[in-house]
Amino acid sequence: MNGDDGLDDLELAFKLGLAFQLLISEFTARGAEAGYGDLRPVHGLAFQALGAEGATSSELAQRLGVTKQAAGQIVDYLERHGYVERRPHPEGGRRKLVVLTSTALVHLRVAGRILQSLEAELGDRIGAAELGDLHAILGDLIRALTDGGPLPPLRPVW
Amino acid sequence: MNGDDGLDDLELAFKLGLAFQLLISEFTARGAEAGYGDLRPVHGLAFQALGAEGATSSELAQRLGVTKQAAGQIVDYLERHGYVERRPHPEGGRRKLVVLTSTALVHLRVAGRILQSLEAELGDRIGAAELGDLHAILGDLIRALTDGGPLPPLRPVW
DNA sequence: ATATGAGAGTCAAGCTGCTTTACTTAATGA
DNA sequence: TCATTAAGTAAAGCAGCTTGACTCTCATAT
Repeated sequence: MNGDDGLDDLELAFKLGLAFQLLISEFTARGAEAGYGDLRPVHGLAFQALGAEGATSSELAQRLGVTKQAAGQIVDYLERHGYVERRPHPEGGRRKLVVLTSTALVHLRVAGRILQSLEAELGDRIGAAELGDLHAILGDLIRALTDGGPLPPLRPVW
Repeated sequence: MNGDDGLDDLELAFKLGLAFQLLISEFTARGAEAGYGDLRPVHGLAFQALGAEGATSSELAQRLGVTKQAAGQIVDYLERHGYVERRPHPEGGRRKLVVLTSTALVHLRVAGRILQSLEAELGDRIGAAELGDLHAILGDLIRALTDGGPLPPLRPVW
């Protein structure tokens, strides 16, 4: 499959950005349809960053690549909407452990299913082999651009 | 080329976003080194949107997917920094034609060269064939996600 | 001729999500 | 015991955008 629409002449960076934007838009739209209109993409990243064991706001900040104040504001928002709880940290100190509520855990499963079906639909349209190639090549690209070092946080602005 | 670093297990959307972010970061960094530290990626998009003939702020707004006020602010900034000029529009009215200065035209060439050499370096590292495949598959992906319709503007937030 | 409305531009205020600055509190350890 | 370090929070500020309101210019209809 290819096109005579001049789309193939675009810059690589432009294509990457456009593909990402289109995919994330569709994901967000389907999430909203599923009842998660109060969650932005960054909240899903926060859920991933908190994990099953939870984490402190400062740890969250590091993983998201923002200040601890910004992370605190994100946690405030998620707490108000019932997705996380602040608990006293088992290791004491001023620390608080931010943990996902069952609501957030359900969301993680639903979001996973949405991504899965989105990818399946794309596979039907562009071919499963091409989709597999895309995964592999993107992996190579990321490795090339990070020199094998750690992955930077994915940030919602550029 | 592939890795045992678990990178291949990431979500497609995450990989796309990360690849885009890494590429655009490197592009911006090299642009800054070349003396364009006052330009953000959106300014390059504006240059493209204005084109050789120029355009009105309202047309620019449509092409960038922002309000005409936001486009006006972008034009203000670019004008202050010498990249565009507001001229009376040949078709009269209240319209003003925003045109690129020679400074902006030089930047377009420099930016093009940076993207070109970046892509060449990536081709050396991941293989020219893979890079070609990436282009083709991204094109297919974008076509699938837009149903062949027009491309939406690439926006700097998600 | 005159009125009406559409389109372009701009000023001003407001909003969102982030940063910077500054402070308090709790644990560590010299 | 006191200095240091780290977590959390509060407040102010900032960047980039939107919304709202307005003016100016031209086209069109009456």
